[in-house]
Amino acid sequence: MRPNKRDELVRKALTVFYRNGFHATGMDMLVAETGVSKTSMYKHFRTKEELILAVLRLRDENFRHWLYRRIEELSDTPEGQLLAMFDALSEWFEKPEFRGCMFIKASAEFQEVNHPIHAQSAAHKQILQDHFASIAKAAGAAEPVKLARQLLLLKEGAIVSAVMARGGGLAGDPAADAKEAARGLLTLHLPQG
Amino acid sequence: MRPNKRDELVRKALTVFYRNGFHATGMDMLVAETGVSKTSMYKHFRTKEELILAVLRLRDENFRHWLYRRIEELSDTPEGQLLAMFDALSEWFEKPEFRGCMFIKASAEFQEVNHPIHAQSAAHKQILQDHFASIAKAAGAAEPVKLARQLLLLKEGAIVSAVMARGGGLAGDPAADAKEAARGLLTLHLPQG
DNA sequence: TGGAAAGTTAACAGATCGGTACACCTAAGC
DNA sequence: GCTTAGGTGTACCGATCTGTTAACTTTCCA
Repeated sequence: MRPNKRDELVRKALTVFYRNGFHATGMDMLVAETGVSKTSMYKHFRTKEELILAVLRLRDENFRHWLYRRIEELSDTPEGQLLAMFDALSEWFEKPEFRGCMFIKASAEFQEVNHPIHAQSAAHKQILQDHFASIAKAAGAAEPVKLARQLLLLKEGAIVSAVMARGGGLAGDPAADAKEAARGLLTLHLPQG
Repeated sequence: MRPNKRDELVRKALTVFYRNGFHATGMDMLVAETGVSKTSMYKHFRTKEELILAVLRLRDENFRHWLYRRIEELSDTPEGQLLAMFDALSEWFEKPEFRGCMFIKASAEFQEVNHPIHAQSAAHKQILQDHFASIAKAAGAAEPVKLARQLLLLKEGAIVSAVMARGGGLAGDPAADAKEAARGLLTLHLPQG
């Protein structure tokens, strides 16, 4: 039961769950895709739920670190970084494997408020919101937390709209629209206008 | 096979799917909740997918007509109606049975772009966007379609955030935050400032 | 070299999945 | 009154669901 074996299982399970959904993905499919035996799988994870929670923890790390790094690469001012988030999102939306936000989907499939999967999804959003708030504060926003919440609304809306627009079912460029809206909000929130 | 019997089945199935999710709800559960026999259920709907599509059609009608009526009740100016949308959303979020947007959840559970359920969910959003655009045009917006898309982003973001915030997992009042952001966007888009 | 730890295959459990076969019942038309 | 068509309940289909049991092989380290 090497720990890196477990990590590898989590990594592969992530791609299958992301592509296929949680309820629609059976343990048999995961076993087939990872090449591991069913018994070994259940040695590493006592239940499917435990596996999903491990997948979400990994996704939280991966996604946040990718986003944080990317917006720092794209701009070195706090204000610019808040806008660069939408450029990073745009890059994500254009990847062929893009299938929306894993946490939105997880909270949609596990709706009970007290369910660990639902709670963990909400925690991810809260961490992002806090991060945006700290950047907004550095940018000199009068109400950094409020600005962060509004930017998070635009981000979530852009992700959902990008999913709908993926096959041409919804018109518009969600990332670009969100960025323009964010620019408007920034001019209203930042002292230098 | 009376037609109103079918409507009643769709109505009841809607509440069960909305509360429980699509994959997680089996036909056996629907049969038990509606009181009808399984054979009758399959006389009315050839497959589960056909039932889900009928449910989404009903949801589209119900939701859009509720939202359109409510924002007209709350304001009689186009600009006021665009803002009133977020008051209507706030009322929705506070209902105990609120479980997020059925179309976001449907598109999350049926991700293939060409899947009828996914396509129908995207179509719902497109219809809403067109409606907002016509109101934005009546309000005198310079770019009504762009404003409509941005307001839709805020609406979708608010819904997703409201789901996450339901159990206290995410701080903030998504409807109020979205309304304030929308007010900001309106001042930037409308000629009278 | 011995032995525990970890991994393997394979079969299986009990429940539930979407969907169907078939006998039964009831109500309308002759 | 009899037939017939349509709705109904029951019981079932094969497949799949999450999870387990038991016996066997590999690996690694003392």
